[in-house]
Amino acid sequence: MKERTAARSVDIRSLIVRTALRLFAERGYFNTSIHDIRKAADISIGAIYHYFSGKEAIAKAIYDDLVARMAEAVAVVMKELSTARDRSQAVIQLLFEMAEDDPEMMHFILYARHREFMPDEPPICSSRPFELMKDIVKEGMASGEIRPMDPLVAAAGLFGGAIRMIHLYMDGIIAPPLKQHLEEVWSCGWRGIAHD
Amino acid sequence: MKERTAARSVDIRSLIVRTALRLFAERGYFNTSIHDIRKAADISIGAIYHYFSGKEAIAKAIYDDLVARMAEAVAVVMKELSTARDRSQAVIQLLFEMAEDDPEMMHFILYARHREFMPDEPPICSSRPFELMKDIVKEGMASGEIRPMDPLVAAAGLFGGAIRMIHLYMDGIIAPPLKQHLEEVWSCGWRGIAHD
DNA sequence: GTCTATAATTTGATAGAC
DNA sequence: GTCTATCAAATTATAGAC
Repeated sequence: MKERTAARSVDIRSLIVRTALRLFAERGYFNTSIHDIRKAADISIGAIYHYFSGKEAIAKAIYDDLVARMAEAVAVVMKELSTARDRSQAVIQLLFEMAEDDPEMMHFILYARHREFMPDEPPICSSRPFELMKDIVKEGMASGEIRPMDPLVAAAGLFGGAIRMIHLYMDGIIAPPLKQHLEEVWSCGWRGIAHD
Repeated sequence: MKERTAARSVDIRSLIVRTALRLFAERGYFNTSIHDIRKAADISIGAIYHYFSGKEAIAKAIYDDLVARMAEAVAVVMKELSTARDRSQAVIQLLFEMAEDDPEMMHFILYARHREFMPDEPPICSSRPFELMKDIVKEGMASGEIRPMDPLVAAAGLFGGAIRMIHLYMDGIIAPPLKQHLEEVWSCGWRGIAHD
C-alpha cells in the first residue's frame, strides 16, 4: 500500500494525527480548529486537506485507530488468560496503563462526545473492545465463576469502578500512579459479581 | 429579588434555559448556536442577551441549577436514612429516576464536557453531590459497614456500576425502565465494598 | 424588555502557484 | 505534495428603533 516516496508523507500524515489528538485532548474537539492544528503542527492548510477531507475525517481516523488498538490489546488478554478473574484483572491493568502512558488517547476515548461530531458512528460502548469486555463476563458466567445475572449489569459492575477511577485520574482528583489502586479496584468489582 | 413585572420576564428567562438545555442534550453544546436557541424558543437574540451575557452564561446557569438540585436530593437522602447501605441504595434509585424523568438534565450532567466551555469550573466530581456521595462511604466506613480502604476507591466501586448503567441507558443500549436493574446494580456495588 | 439589522471574527474549505 | 491567498458561511455579540 505504501509507496516508496512515503517516508516524508507518512510523517506528515501521522504528524497531523498526533497533533490533532494532542489538541483535542487539551482543549476539546470543538475548541480546536483546522487552523489551530495547522499552526501547532507547523504545516500548511493544504497539507492537511491533502490527507484528510476535513476535521471530522481526522477525528474519525484517530477514533478508528484507538478503538483498533484497544480491541487488539483486550484480544491479547483474552487469548493469554482463560479465567474471568485473571482476564478482568488484566483488562483493568491494561486500562490503567493506557491512561498513564497515553492520557491523550484515553481522554479521547472517555471524554470526546463522538456522536456529536461523528453522528453516524454507533456509541463507543457498542465497539469491539467493549464487546470483548462483555464476553469476558459472559464466559465467566458460563464457567460458573460469576453469578448468573444480566451480563450488561455484571460488566458494568465489574469495570464501572475502574472506569470511574480513570475519570478521577484524568480530572486530577487521583494522583499517579494509578496502578497503586489496581488490586483494590479490581477486588471491589470482582466481589460484586463473583459467586459466593 | 423578583419584581412584580417579573411574570413574563421569568417566563422568558426560564424559556431560554429550558430550550437551551433541550438543544444541548439533543445535539451538544457546541452544535447549538445562540441563533438555534433563538429559533427554537421563538424569541429574539436581543431577549437572550438581555438575560445572559452569552451562550456560556446560559450553560453556567443550567449547570449551577442542576448541581444544586442534585445536591439537594442527595442531602435529603442523607438526612432521612442513616446507614450507608440504605443511603447508597436510595442514591442509586435517585440517579435512575433522574435519568428517566429528566434525561436532558442527566445528559448534561454526565456527557457535557463542562471544562470545555466553563474552563474555570472545577470538575463535576468535586461538586457538592459527588462530595456527599463520598461522605456516605466515609460514614459507612466509620460505622464498620464498609471495609476500610481508600474512600475514593470505595465510592468509585459503589457507584461506578450504576453510573455505567446510566451511560448505557442514555446511549440506548439498555431499555427502560432502568429501575428494573436497581436491585442488581446496587447489590453488585455493595458486595464489592461491604464488610464480609 | 423585546425587536431587527448588522458588525466583527472565526471557521471549514477551495483555488491555484510552485 | 506542499504552499499561500482567499472565499463563503456561520457564529458571537452589539447598536439602536420601538
